Amino acid sequence: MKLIVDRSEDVPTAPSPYQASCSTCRLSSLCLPLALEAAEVDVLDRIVQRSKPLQKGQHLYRESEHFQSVFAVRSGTLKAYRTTDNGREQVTGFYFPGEILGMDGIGNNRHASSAKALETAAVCEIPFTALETLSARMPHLQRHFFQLMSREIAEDQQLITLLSKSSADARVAALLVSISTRNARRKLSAIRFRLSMSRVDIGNYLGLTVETVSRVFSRMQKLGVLRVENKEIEILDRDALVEMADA
Amino acid sequence: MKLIVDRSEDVPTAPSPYQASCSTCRLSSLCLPLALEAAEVDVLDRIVQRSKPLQKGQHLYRESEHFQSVFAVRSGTLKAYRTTDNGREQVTGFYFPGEILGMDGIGNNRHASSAKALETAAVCEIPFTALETLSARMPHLQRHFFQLMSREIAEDQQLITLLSKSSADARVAALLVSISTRNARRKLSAIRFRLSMSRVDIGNYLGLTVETVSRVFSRMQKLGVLRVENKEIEILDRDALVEMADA
DNA sequence: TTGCCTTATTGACGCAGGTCAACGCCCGCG
DNA sequence: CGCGGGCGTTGACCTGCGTCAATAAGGCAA
Repeated sequence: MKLIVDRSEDVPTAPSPYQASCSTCRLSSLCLPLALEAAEVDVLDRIVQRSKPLQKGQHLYRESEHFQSVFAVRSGTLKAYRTTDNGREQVTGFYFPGEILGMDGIGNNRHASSAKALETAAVCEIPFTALETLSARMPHLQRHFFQLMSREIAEDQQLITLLSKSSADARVAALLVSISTRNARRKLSAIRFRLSMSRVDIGNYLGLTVETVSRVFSRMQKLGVLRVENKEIEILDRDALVEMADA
Repeated sequence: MKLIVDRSEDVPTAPSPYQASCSTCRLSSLCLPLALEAAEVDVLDRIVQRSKPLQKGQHLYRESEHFQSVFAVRSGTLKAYRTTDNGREQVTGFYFPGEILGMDGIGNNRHASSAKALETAAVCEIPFTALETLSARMPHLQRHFFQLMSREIAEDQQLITLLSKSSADARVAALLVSISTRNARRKLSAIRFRLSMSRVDIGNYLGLTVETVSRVFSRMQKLGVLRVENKEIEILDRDALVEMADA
């Protein structure tokens, strides 16, 4: 959870104590800099703002606020959620380091969802108008950002498919596989990890009640597919889990 | 359903018999040209390809095919769907005139879903690399396309919210309200329209069975909210419908 | 450490919507 | 114009998950 603060002494223009650079960030291979030339990364670097970490429970932005920036997660986890007309909360996504959030706000210049830190989290802020200007000059960046948005669409469709028909078991299995895969991309363990979100959040995201989520975990543990100890998860049989995910 | 074939005689370069132009298209206020200057529309016009209409049941593109273009609906309706690992079909969206589809293919250079005509339909093909090039030169276009993608994300999140918790009644009501609203944007009746999709498609999209969809229609009819006659729908009490949509 | 409050687990029960089955009605085709 | 097959409707029954309730287990403050 520690913030990387390797403020290079040879970058005297560093404006904030949280300064680091995209080029030294270990997430650059997942994040916006992906597919950019070194020189281009430096240009991008100049518009990215790094600020002090968010504490658990703190909001990054709130639904219907004026949209100004998208954000890249540096450390920690955030959840995005929207509030329905009748006051219910719906979690629409979890965001891990290297992932971009806030793109749903571009369409109407206001955020379509709220984002809250599930644990201490650090983010990079990317002012959108600057990103637009830069994109027009850097074809790689424009293309990459189009791709990021497109993937968000494709992932949402995946979730739609999951919510539309799958059983409770399949939903939970799919989430665990997703987290496992995303962990692997960040060179973290794909089989042992800590769930940063509560059972309530998991249930809400998957369209299930807490009780059902809890029962599914217990059942999977009994079947020898998982080992569950509070928020610690160990995947004992990944194949079985993948199997369950599309049942 | 008739294709607009007003091939202007003063545009001798028109390459296809289905040629029309964005500037004369009555959908230009909803579609890509929105927010472009007249001169810019002409440039866009030059990359847009119009081809012969699709027959009912015909595919515009198929999942995992190489991605090359996005498409704008000129007339008719299309559905987008994906096939799950276990062979189930999931409808992810319906597309009406003026709406753009295919954006989920940008992320990985292959279509993430298939698109099929629900009735005779005409589309404009917009080659994506050309759109990218143009976007870099035309800030309005770049911004507008970012916005279109963002809105698709926000709409998918809306659907996620719907599928996650809402009752069968709420789901059907929400779809009807959505179609009604989209009709209004196209200056068509918001209270009387013909459903171009089957009950199976509706059910699939909403995560319900055909039987349930049918029962909901009957129930709403009995309540005096709707008049249903096969595929013809008349909304008798829009407020009640909106009310039901977020219950 | 103790105590309190939030989060998670487990059990008993009910219901919305799925499943299965029968039937009627469009609509396209010969 | 009449026939056939798909689409839609309706009913009876069943089940997976929600609801309600009680208890346990963390975790943070003092």
